Amino acid sequence: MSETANVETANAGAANATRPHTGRRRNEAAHRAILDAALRLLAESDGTPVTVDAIARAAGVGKQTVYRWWPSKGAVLLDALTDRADRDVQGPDTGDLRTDLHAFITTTFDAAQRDTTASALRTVVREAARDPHLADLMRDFTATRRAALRDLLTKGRERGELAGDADLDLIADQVYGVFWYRFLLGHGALDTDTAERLADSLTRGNAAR
Amino acid sequence: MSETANVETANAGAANATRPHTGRRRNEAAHRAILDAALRLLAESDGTPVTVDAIARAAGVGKQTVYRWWPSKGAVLLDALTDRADRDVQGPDTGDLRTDLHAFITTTFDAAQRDTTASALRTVVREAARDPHLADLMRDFTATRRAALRDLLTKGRERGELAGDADLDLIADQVYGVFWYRFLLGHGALDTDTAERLADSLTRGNAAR
DNA sequence: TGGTTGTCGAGACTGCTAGTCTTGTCAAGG
DNA sequence: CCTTGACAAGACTAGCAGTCTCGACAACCA
Repeated sequence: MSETANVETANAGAANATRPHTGRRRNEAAHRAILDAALRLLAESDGTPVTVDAIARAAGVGKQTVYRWWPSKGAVLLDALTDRADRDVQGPDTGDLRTDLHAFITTTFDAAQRDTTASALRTVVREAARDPHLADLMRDFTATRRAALRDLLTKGRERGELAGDADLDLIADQVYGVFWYRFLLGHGALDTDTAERLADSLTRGNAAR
Repeated sequence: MSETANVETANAGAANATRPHTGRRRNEAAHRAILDAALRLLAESDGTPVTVDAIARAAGVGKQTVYRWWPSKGAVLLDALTDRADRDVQGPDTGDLRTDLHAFITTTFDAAQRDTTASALRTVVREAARDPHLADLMRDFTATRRAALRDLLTKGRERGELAGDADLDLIADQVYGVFWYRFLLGHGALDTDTAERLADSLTRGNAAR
C-alpha cells in the first residue's frame, strides 16, 4: 500500500479516472489537521518525544487515519516540517564567492532557528536516530540544500576564486558539519558573525595559490 | 542511590574502610562480564538498539545486577565504549600547526573507525538522542578531546601561525563538525587525505594576514 | 555457630509507545 | 438501497526501560 506516497492525487478525482471510484473520499481537512497538530506539538515539545496518540488526539482524529495517510510516525513529522519549510533553496549569486557563501550560511542558520522550526527540527533528528525510514527522508531533504551549496562552490571555482583542486565536498561538509554540530549541541552561536567568519575562513583556506 | 556512580571504589576494600563493611561484596567478574557483553553487542549491532535484557543475558547476569552498577542503559553503553577508548588524548606538538593538526585529525578519524568502535559509537549516539543523561555523559567525553584540540590551536596562535583574532572555537567546530557529520551520515571518507586537506584549509584560512 | 547484611541470577511486573485490528457510523456513488 | 471505503474511538499486540520480589549465597561479626 504505497498510495500514501503521492498525497497530491487525493485532492481531486483526476487520478481515479482509471477506475470508477467508490466509497467515501478521503477527508483533506483531516490531513491538514494532522499536519497542523504535528507541527504544533513538535514546536511545543520540550524534548519529550511526540507520540502518534497525542497527534491524533490534538487533531481530533482517529489514529488509524494518521496511518492511512502516512506509513510511519517519522513520515508525519518530516512532512509536517517540510510542509512549512520553503522549498526555494536557490543560493544567491552575486559573482563573489565570499559574499554568496556568507549569505547562504546566514540563510541556513536563520531558517533553522525560526521559533517553531528549531524545536521541531531537533525532535525530528532525535526520531531519525531510531527510525531508519525517517533517516532516509531526512537525507533526501538535506540533499536538496546541499546541492545548492555545491552549485555555489562550483561557480566560485569556475571563476577562479577557489583552487582548481579544492575539495568542494569537504568545504560543504565543513559548513553543514558546523551547522549541525552547533545546532544539536547548542554550545556555540549560529549568528551572522559566525557565518561571516566561516565564509571567510573557507574562502581564504581554499583559494587558488 | 547514587553509589553506582563511582564504580572505581568497588575494586578493593579501600573505600570501605570508613564503614565496617557488611554483606556480600560486589562481584567484579559480573561487572566485567557486563561491560564485555555490552561492547560485543554494540559491535555486532546492525542498527537495532541494544537492549538491557540482551546485555544481561549475554553476560549471564540478572538485569538488576546491571542496574546495581549503572544508573541507566546509556551509562552502561558509554562505559563499555570509553573503557576501551584510550584516555591519552595528548595532542602532538611538533611546533608546526599544520603538522600537529593533521596528526590530531588523523588520530581522531582512525580511533573512531576501529572495527568494534565505529558501530558501538554510532549506537551510543543513537541512544544519546533519546536519553538526556547519556547525552550529558557524551558531552563530558567529547569535551576532553575537544580541549586537547583547543590547546593545539592556542599554541599555534601563540607562535603566530594563526591570526590573533582567529576564532579557535569555530575552527575546532569545523574539525569535529566534519568528523561527526561524515561519521554519522557515512557519505564521505574519513581518511588521512581528508585530514590533510582539512588541516591545510584551516591553517591557511585562519593564518595571520 | 548463627545472625545480619547485601549481592547474586532469575524472572515477574509496570508503564509507555508504535503500529494493527475491530467496530459501528457515515458519505459517495452505482 | 446497496456496496465501498473513509472516519473516530479505542481495544489489542509487541517490544523495551526500569523496578520489584524471591530464594540462594557469601562475607563478616559476635
